[in-house]
Amino acid sequence: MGDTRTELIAAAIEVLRESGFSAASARKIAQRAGCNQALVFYHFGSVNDLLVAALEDVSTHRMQAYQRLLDHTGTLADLADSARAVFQADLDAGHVRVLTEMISGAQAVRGLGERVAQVLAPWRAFARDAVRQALAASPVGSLVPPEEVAYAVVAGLLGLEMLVSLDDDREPALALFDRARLLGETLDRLRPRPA
Amino acid sequence: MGDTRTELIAAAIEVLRESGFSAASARKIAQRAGCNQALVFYHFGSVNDLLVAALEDVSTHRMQAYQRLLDHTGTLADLADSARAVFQADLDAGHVRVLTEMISGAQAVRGLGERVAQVLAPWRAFARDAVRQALAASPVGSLVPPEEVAYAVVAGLLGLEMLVSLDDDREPALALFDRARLLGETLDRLRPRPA
DNA sequence: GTCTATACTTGGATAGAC
DNA sequence: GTCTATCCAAGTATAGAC
Repeated sequence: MGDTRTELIAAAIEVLRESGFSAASARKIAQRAGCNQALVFYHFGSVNDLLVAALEDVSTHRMQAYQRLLDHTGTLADLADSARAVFQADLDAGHVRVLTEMISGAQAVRGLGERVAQVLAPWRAFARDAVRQALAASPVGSLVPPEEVAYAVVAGLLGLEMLVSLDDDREPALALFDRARLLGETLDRLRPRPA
Repeated sequence: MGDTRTELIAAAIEVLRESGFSAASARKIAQRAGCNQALVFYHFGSVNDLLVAALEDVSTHRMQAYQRLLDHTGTLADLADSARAVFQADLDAGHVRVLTEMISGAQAVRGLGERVAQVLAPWRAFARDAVRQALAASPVGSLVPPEEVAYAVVAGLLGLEMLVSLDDDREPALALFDRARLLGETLDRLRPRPA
């Protein structure tokens, strides 16, 4: 199917998800992609450059998925349901894990942290706008700054991913989404029709 | 001062904090501890065993600090203040970072995840009891299960640590603690004297 | 573009002197 | 307990054939 470049990115995502940053070597990624180790350096220059490219790829595609989610949900309860579904999909595909591995792995390599932060930057704005939109129709919407909530949401997703991967048990995390749905229902009932 | 074993553990904590799991080699840790690389294997058997010992050391000491915190705070507002102070101390000393690095690093090594999970297990119980105690006097205390809140709190701390280390900016995280304090004040005011 | 071969580096781990 | 010396495995990166 895809060319070697594309398959290397896909393989890098898989290795990051399954074995983490410290195991994401050129040899292991190339083996997964079914090609030679030297091609990593031909196409991307270095292993870290490939890993950043993989992160950017995941980030772009997931942002689109989240945007579609936001466009099709009205109530907070709907939003909680959709968020739960997307979170499950991310766990299955390892999208969030790619991010957590890159964040912690970036500590070891000079300059890598800045590049990861650059990938994460658009998510700040996206999450802020999403929270603002979601809380606009809520009675508590004017009480909390969207930036703060967005920061907490991103941090929460990262932390949940870490705990889930450690225990290999996503039930406690999913229970929190169910709890959020109940809370959303309550808030929706307080103002069923936005002005 | 301390014997070599103790200094190796201290050095392992420093390296994990500053450079992450993938850079925590026997050579680098021993150099930091001012001793020979072979002593890592003499005292601990393997590098991973040393890293687990370092994590256990941090876990034990921090649990004591958190317990003292809990014993000396009555209102939710007090609790938020204390939590903020402890979180700052943890950031400075890199205690939470040791945990996040071990969680993500454990993905690469068979069996390591289980050992990290064992260290984290007592924190589950501790956080659950702490949340139960803190919410006992609150009007919303009976509405949310302590286990769920505790899970969210632990995940939130992990996520905040990751974002803070990535951006090297703890202000957004500290702002969340200030927000929690305001919320705590409100809840405290609803029931100033517990029954 | 893709491969083989290789130079170079780093790391885990052990043996054995002291 | 601590050191030196060493073996072996794995990784990054490059040169050069095809």
